[in-house]
Order: sequence, then C-alpha cells, then structure tokens
Amino acid sequence: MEYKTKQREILLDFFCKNEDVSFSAEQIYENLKSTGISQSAVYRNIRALEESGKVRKIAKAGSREAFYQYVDLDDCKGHLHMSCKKCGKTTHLEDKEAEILSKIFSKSNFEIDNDSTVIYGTCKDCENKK
Amino acid sequence: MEYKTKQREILLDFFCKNEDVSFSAEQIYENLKSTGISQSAVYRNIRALEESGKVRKIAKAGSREAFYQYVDLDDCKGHLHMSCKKCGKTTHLEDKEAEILSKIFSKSNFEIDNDSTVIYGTCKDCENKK
DNA sequence: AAATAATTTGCGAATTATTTGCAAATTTTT
DNA sequence: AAAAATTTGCAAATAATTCGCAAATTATTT
Repeated sequence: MEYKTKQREILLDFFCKNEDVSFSAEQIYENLKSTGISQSAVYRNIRALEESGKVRKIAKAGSREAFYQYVDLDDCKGHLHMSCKKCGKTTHLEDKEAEILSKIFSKSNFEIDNDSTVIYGTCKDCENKK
Repeated sequence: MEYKTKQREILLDFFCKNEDVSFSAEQIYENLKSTGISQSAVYRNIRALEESGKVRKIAKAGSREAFYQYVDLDDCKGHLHMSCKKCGKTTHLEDKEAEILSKIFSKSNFEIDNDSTVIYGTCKDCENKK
C-alpha cells in the first residue's frame, strides 16, 4: 500500500499549483528544496506519479533532461491538451470539439488517446504579443 | 558549410527506411555499428538532424533515454502525425482533415503547430488484433 | 592534382540526469 | 507502544549524452 508522506504532498501540491506548465526534475527540486525535500524523493515520486498516469513525460529538443507535466485526474483526464510552445501554458479542448476531432481521426483509421497526446502550438496571448 | 560524409548518409538512410518508427540513439547505433559508424557520430548527427527539424525527439514513460523519429521534409513537413502506441507506426493526416482540425483549434484560440505535435493512439491494425 | 583550409570522425574521458543500496526515519497496522 | 511496512536522504553507482583533441575526411584554392 502507499503511504502518505510529507514529501508526496509537497510534490503533488506543486504539480497542482502549476498544472499548466512543464518542469524538469531539477526545476522541481529547485522550487521545493526549501521544504527540505531531497532529490531522491523528487525523482522517485515523479516516477510514481508518471506510472500512475498523473504526470506526463515530455521531451524537449535541445535539452537532455526530461520534463514533466501534471494531468489532473478529475479535471484533465480524458481531455485533449494543448500546450503553448512559447509560455508553456496548457489548456484543454472542450468535449464537443474533442468529439469532432475523434471523428476526424477515426476517418483515418486511428483511435486517438487523449491522455497521452499533447497538441503543441501557440496560444492566443502569445500570438497577440508579437 | 556542411560536409557530406559517409556517416551522415548512413544515418539519414536508416531514418528514411524507418520513417514510421521511433528509435533511441542506442538502438540506432546497434543497427548501424556494422557499418563502422561510431556512437559519437550517431549522437552528433541525430542532434544535428533534430536541430534542423528533420528528426523529432520523443519521451517515453519508463525509459531514461530519448527516442527519435524521422520527419521527411518533402513528405511529412507540415503534416500532423499520428503515432500508434502499440506498434510505433506513424502516419499523417490528410490535408483536408488537417484543415478542419486547425479550425477546431482556432475556435479555442490556439494555433496548432503540426511539426511539433504528435497524436498518440491506436492504429487500425492494432485495434483489430485485440 | 597538390596544397591548404574547413569540418567531421572516433576514441576515451568528462558530464550530467537518473537510479539504487542501505541505514535511519516515518507512517501504518497490530 | 511495538512490530511491520514503506519511504526518506545520502552518497555511490549507473547510464545517456556531450566534449576535447589528434587523425581522417571533405571541400576549396592554387
């Protein structure tokens, strides 16, 4: 069984508060080390969250390290996510639109898995900034 | 300027012949070492291809290493890709459908970048196998 | 076709991200 | 409160990737 520890709460809390952005393990540790959490705990618990599907792993071009992003079970699971390449903010597609999308893909004989897919692009805010 | 070397041709050739699948640097090296190519050359040239946008980097849950997948300039660039989580095969969406998709996203104030996005799911073949 | 300049290669060593072993600490169960 | 189960922090180990440098290869100039 899983134990509820201070470190796990700290990490989960961090992910929840930053649901929109992706972080490397190092960045997460930097953000949390003032709480006394160790790197091991960060790595181990990220991995656990990843395995349980609460966190998604992302590769970034040019960077050697992996990035992680929270996927909230209640709010996010099942939703298709869009992540802005500029600011990192992530939002999700409304159900209606997602349904249309599914249909488009099934036309191409492909069943999309919303949970493991992230659409990359530019959000409105960043688009306007230019 | 860039030089055309035996090693680069070997690597590019490999990627072209396996356009549909993603590989780790190690897997690529294993496949090509009989040609005498070095790991350094593999790593360096993957990186170069990645920077020039010909190869895309992918993170896989549970694996520490990065995976890479070819994006053919003529055939693939600009197209939205769908990758099967079971067999790894990748196909791309037809232009017409991609256009509809773009519209759906712009409704959500998001401008999708086809080149950096990969849709994950299950292809028809694997769906039928079950 | 030599000679020169520019770039890449292969090797091994260096780095760096991530995992692991283990004793001590913490959390749950009895 | 004691025992059992799990997690923690640390430091050391491992593994993926990068880097330095001399030798080799490729392009350019003479």
